[in-house]
Amino acid sequence: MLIVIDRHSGQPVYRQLLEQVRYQAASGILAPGDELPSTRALSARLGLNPMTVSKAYGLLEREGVVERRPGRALVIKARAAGDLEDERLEELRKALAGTAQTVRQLGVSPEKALELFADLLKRPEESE
Amino acid sequence: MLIVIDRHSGQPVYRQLLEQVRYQAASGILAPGDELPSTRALSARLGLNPMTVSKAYGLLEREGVVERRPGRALVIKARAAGDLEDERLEELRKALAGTAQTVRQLGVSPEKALELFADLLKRPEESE
DNA sequence: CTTGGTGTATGCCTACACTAATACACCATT
DNA sequence: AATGGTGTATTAGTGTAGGCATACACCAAG
Repeated sequence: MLIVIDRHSGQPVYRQLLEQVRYQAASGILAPGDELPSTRALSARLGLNPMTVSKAYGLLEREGVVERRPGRALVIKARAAGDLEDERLEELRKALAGTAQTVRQLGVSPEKALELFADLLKRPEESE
Repeated sequence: MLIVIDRHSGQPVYRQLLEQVRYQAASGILAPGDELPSTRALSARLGLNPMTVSKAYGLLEREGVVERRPGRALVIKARAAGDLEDERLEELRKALAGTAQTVRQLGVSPEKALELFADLLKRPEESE
């Protein structure tokens, strides 16, 4: 499992970890049933405290991305197709609602905003 | 001028102020030439420190929303149509780029994201 | 030039988020 | 039950952003 932590990105470490695992699970890089490294193993590899990893893992479990098996490593949760779709869309909705408000506050026309958004969605390089 | 500050919203006060003035200027509620209350007057009315108001005013000036007249009150800046458009769009672009990244991380299809976004832009009630 | 207004630079204080150290509870395996 | 693994509750340390008090520089009007 490839995880890259950038301590100077301004983003909290636990969130970087969370997002990378979530993305990899969503995109299929991590398949259902795949095991995640233990908190200690991963924290050692990344030079972090186990608690920081645990925080990310705990949130991933709450999101339903991962399944807890007491005494054993976490695994990517198997799920009926579209099972998580609802939660994903809900999270997406929150993000978009905030952005929509920004659009209004800036006094930008919805059309222009949509156009720009469509544009950005096409260009993956636009990451931070 | 109607400004409402919610200290429990989690949003910084100076930012609430900034956004409300910016929105009112963009939407025409505040017309070019309209004067803003002095930092002391507004801070007294809202129960804030003048510095907090000044912070918002300073940012508004940098954005070009407002014009400074030394010794006198700030005024909403007159401008050629679309004069501020560039900076606005730049700010919008930043917001949208972040959201676009979220879309990718969630593994949601661009089409669905756009659809949802268009939906949210139509409903003003979706504010906080 | 004095007065009463303007905005704000500087520095401090507080609250909060993030990270980490420690210590604990749990489980699988032997 | 002993052991070596798991995750994490609790607590403490650290950095930073937001807000405020103070004090200053400036200007218009008298």
